[in-house]
Amino acid sequence: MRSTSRTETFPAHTPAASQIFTTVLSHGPLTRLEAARRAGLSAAAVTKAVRPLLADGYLVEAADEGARPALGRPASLVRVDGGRALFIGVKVTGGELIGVLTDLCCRIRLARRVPLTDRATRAVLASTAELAHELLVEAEDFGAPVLGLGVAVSGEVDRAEGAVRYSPFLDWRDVPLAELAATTTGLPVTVENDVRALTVAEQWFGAGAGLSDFAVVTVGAGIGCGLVVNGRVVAGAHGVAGEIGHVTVDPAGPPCHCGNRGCVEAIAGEAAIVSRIREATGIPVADATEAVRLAHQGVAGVREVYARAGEAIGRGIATVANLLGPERVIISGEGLAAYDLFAEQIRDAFTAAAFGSAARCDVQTRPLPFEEWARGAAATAIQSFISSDHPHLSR
Amino acid sequence: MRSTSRTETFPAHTPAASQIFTTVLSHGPLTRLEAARRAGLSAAAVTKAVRPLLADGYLVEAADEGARPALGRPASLVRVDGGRALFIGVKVTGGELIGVLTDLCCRIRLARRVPLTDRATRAVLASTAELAHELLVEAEDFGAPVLGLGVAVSGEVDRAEGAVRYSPFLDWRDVPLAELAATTTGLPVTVENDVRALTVAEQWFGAGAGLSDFAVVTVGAGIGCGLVVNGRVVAGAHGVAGEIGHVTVDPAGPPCHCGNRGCVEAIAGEAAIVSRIREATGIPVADATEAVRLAHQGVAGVREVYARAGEAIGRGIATVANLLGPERVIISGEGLAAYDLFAEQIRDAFTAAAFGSAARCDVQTRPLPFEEWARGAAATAIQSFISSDHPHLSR
DNA sequence: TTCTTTCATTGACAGCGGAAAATAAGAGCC
DNA sequence: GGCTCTTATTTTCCGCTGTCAATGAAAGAA
Repeated sequence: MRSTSRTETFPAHTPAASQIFTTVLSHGPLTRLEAARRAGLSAAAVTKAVRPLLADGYLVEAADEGARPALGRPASLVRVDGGRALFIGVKVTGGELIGVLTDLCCRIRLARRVPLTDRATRAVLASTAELAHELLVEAEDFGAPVLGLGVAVSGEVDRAEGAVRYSPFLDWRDVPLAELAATTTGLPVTVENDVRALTVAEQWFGAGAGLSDFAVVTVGAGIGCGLVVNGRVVAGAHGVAGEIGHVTVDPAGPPCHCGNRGCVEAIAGEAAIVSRIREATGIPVADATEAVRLAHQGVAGVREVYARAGEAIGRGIATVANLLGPERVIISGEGLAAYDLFAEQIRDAFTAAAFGSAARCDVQTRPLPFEEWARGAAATAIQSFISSDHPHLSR
Repeated sequence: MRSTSRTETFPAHTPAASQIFTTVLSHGPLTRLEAARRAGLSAAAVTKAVRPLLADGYLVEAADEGARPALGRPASLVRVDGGRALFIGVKVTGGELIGVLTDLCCRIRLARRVPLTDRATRAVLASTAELAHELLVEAEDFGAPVLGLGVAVSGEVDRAEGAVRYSPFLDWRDVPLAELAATTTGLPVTVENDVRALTVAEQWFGAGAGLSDFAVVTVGAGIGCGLVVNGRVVAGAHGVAGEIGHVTVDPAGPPCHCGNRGCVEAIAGEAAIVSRIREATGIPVADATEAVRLAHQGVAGVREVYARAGEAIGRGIATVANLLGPERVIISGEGLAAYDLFAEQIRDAFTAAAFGSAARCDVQTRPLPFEEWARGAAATAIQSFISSDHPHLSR
């Protein structure tokens, strides 16, 4: 038995097999017949695809709990064996790294946060490697190999090349992050834009499961958007996509750091809200938390700032709905802490600006901590693993 | 030899074969090796896919003209035999039907326009059938069978079902147009949204050829948008997509017929421009043609209206670019007659509002007459034919 | 003529996924 | 318990696709 697990590969190279695996991963324990139906294949195909996956332990037979129909042979359930393998996901924010160790089912087993004082590539890389090593050591207790590392970074990311093209937040340009992280951690590395990583997690396990067209809108320091069209995450021709934060909703609006005026982010981003509240009240508000507190205390003028932010977000969502016709829009991000302050305005602005059947789009909120973003990064690593498509291996 | 050609089917049912056919259709005469490269297949696969298509006359060997490399066996070219089959495309506008007879290469052989006085379903259907019959009769001269009819209608269209869900322009709701037209014409019918049909034509033969992410923006009575993401035309979950005309670019802007304010269409649609010029000048401008003339005559206040329209269009395009990151945006539509009046504003507004690498998107104009939209309708019929996927046959 | 180069074709072959038949595993009934 | 009915899963072919490696074909060059 070889000791290195680095070269472990997934025993299902056909599109159909990895699609069946993904279906089972995403839709919990399934009977083979149900999996066949969902994947649009024959039952025989499922049996054949499942066999090697069972043999290698990636899938296991699940206990058949719950009511069974009175008639016929009882179905046997198949599910992914989470304990079979582990993955690490890291989300890089301006101030800290959020790392999670997940199992093959992408369930979070451990979570760690480490502060980040220096945003230079070398420093972030060193911290990431340290965090990954820490999780690798702890992973030994779980008795399963760690098969990949996913890193989620805001900005323009070229996932295929594993490179960060441009991250305004970190002030990085053309950093071959996957390659660098692979050499320092010894793991296969996948790099993806942070919102797209979160979108993958939602597509597999969250409110986007089973949908072929949906959007994830993240509200917080920045305002971002992950799009799924025809079942695929949209990456854009130049690595840019989903920049809902820089959709103009009011040409007479406040200037944005991007150089334009009236972007959603310039009205509803945390920095914008805080500075707008300062202007309106004269109170030296420090951060978003304090801003929310002031709003709840009923300080005059604060609620209006949130109302305007909600309107901007609602318009941005309507724009997405008008252009792409998604089935659902999932609102998430730290900014949801203030959701009660602008829920109504989001909904009203969306309804007013959504055109025709686009208004039938289901807009819902999901509070997701940063650990969920890191989980999304792990999900991209799992994607790379099951598609046996690791552009950047450890050597 | 059977006389009925209605049941003629395409002899390539595999995805690979129809992909190779589409590649040859779209990229002109190709060597087999070149076709293999473009389709991502082996040369052997091309040889095998091409053989039955040659046998049935859909493809032919093309004369090898032009410079050949000095060395090696000269390549033999393959191209689609346009004369092998014919298709009819019809674009329905508020005032007329535009019909074209195209060959299998989707080259327009004949074009006809008939006025439309009544927009009721029955009347439009009768006129469409009449137009189709006229073209069918003329088609006999070409000695090739007519294998399909494509109809392009503005509004929400369910292509798979062949139904018009809602067309505000025609005031139709849930009209099973494909079924109705199939029974009156005896042809397999494909129904598609008009802008998406035009987008298919651009994807195959126009400025979108070879691109996996681009957008077509149509400027005219309405402002529409066809989107191609990951190589596929976006249809949206509810049949709505690409409603750039109802993207809000100025919440303080004029009211739109959709009930909202400041939509692109409410600023840059023909009706909006005309009425805005009337307000500004007091001249009872009748239509867009007259409006353009006034602008060119330098009547005070008219150019400003166009400038504002250009700004709105540029912002709308920037919104598309920010959300989807297309490689190219193609501006077309009757409104291009006025393009010199707002080209600068479109470009400036786009550049100002495009975020990061989204600004690298190539924005270009293509004047395309309505016949080109009808050709797009024919292209959708060809699509249905080669994918052997006719939801609505003649019986 | 013979060699070289490049394009195209052929034939063997592996593997996928489907259809249909066979098998498995209950539950109910006698 | 044995039989039957029903539904889930597996097995057994079987056709088909696309690849590989080898071969053929069609030039120009030596």
